[in-house]
Amino acid sequence: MLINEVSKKTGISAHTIRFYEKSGLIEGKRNESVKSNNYYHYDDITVEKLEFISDAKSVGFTIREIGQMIDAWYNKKYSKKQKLEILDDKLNSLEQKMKEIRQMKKQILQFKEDVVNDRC
Amino acid sequence: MLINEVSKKTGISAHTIRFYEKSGLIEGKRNESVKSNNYYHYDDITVEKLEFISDAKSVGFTIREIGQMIDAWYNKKYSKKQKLEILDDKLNSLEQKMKEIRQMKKQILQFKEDVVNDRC
DNA sequence: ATCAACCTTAGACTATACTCTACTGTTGCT
DNA sequence: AGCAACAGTAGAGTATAGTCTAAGGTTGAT
Repeated sequence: MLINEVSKKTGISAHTIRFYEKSGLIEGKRNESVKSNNYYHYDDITVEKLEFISDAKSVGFTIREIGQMIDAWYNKKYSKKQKLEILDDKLNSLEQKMKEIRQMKKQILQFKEDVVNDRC
Repeated sequence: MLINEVSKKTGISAHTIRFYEKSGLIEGKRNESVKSNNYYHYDDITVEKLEFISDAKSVGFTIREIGQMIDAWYNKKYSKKQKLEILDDKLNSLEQKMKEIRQMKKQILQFKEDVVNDRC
């Protein structure tokens, strides 16, 4: 797949895909046998990663954190133990986010009550 | 209270408090009777707002969104109906965030399983 | 051969949310 | 009066995450 096809599949612009590539989140391959151009080719795993990136971004993970998770899953550079550590760390931060959201929900519900009862 | 006291109470730097003031989230009052200086004075409500700002930021609300919520609660410029609309809107976005987090949790748990079972 | 529609790179630009610096003035203690 | 510790403003600088432009090369259909 060339970049435009990946872009269409994921809804992420080619610009942004290149930005993610520069950031080390994904990696295209150049076809060595073709010498006339230097187009990058992407596989289905890349599409999968990009979908994960979108989801992870919307829950508030940074590019760096997302990179760690991708490495923990797709990469050989960590030991099993290290991978599990990274993933557990991210799970903990999700738990933390959940707690904060529940708190915030309570707070806003309180605001609402105050509005309804003209206490503000 | 002067700015440093507010900073100590909230753990937010004086710089950042001034930034929030410029952004319209809080508002200090100048003492008209004192002419030798132009120090801002802050009340307990401001401290309350700043604590809310910290919490709201950590669940991912932007300055603009936080400003809306503060206005919906402390300000006279919206009708009751408008206030409730704003607050409901934020509650919905919290629900959305929760859903996304639960999804992400599932995904990471799947990653973990794959790591444990050497599927990656 | 030409032309639209692709591809690449380098680098400039934007928005958000700070964070810091420089400079100046005020307060309160000794 | 001197001085540390505080206050204010303007504006520059930083980090993150894109977003866009310019300039050039390639592909594929006509």
